[in-house]
Amino acid sequence: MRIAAWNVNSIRARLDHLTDWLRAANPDVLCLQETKVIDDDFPANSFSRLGYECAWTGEKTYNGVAILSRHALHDVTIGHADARAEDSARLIAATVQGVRVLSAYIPNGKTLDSPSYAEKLEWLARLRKTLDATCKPEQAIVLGGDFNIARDERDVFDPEQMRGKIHFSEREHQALDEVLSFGLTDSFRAFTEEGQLFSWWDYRMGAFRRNRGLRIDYLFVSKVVKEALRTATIDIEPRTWPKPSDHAPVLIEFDL
DNA sequence: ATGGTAGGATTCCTA
Repeated sequence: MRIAAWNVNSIRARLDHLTDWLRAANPDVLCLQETKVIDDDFPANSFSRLGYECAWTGEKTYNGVAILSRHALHDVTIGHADARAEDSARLIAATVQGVRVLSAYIPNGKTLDSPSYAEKLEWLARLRKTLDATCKPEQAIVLGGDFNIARDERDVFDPEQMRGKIHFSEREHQALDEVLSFGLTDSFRAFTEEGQLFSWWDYRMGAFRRNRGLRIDYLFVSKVVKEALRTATIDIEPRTWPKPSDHAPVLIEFDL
């Protein structure tokens, strides 16, 4: 099975990139973030033509997540286990061929003194609670998406500049570690210790050309998936296309 | 230290 995650920064602006990439990479499952459309405007037909079934949740202008799958989607759930009316569209889960797949878009956080930062930490705490309430560490789980956190110094272009800043602060690291201590590991780090391999580059200042990026998009996997992993990669090619998303898709292959 | 770019809504917000 091949599972990918991609923050597309508007599914309407990126529809051609998405269909081109699906044809080329041919994943079984794709977790999308930042679709930026209300549910009525989600272009499900564009994906069903390519053989993908979809589950999605969106809102006007911001956020929005989805799961695309070549196989049947079962037990679709939207949001956290302790859902609130004011929650934005940042989490969707479904079971595909026995694998519990979650597509997550973690709040950006803005700055450490922003209310958004506290919301980011709380959102991650609720994600851990959702895992506790809906999953077991022994089962096959893939938690994919844009976490807006670079995990260590290998995952940022300039550790000294970034340390203590948003995306690379101690409390963010602790909150993400608490999620992973459920029983998930970073699939990418099962294959390489190399640094300066990124999944996001700012649109500004020629950041992609200069490889000034962050690795903030992940596919976290439970033990049974980790033991079955064959590859874990970041496909930077779509970031070189005209009018790209600022994120590149991440992809794993495993034998389950 | 600042500001640069992109998407989507609407002269601003989020990233």
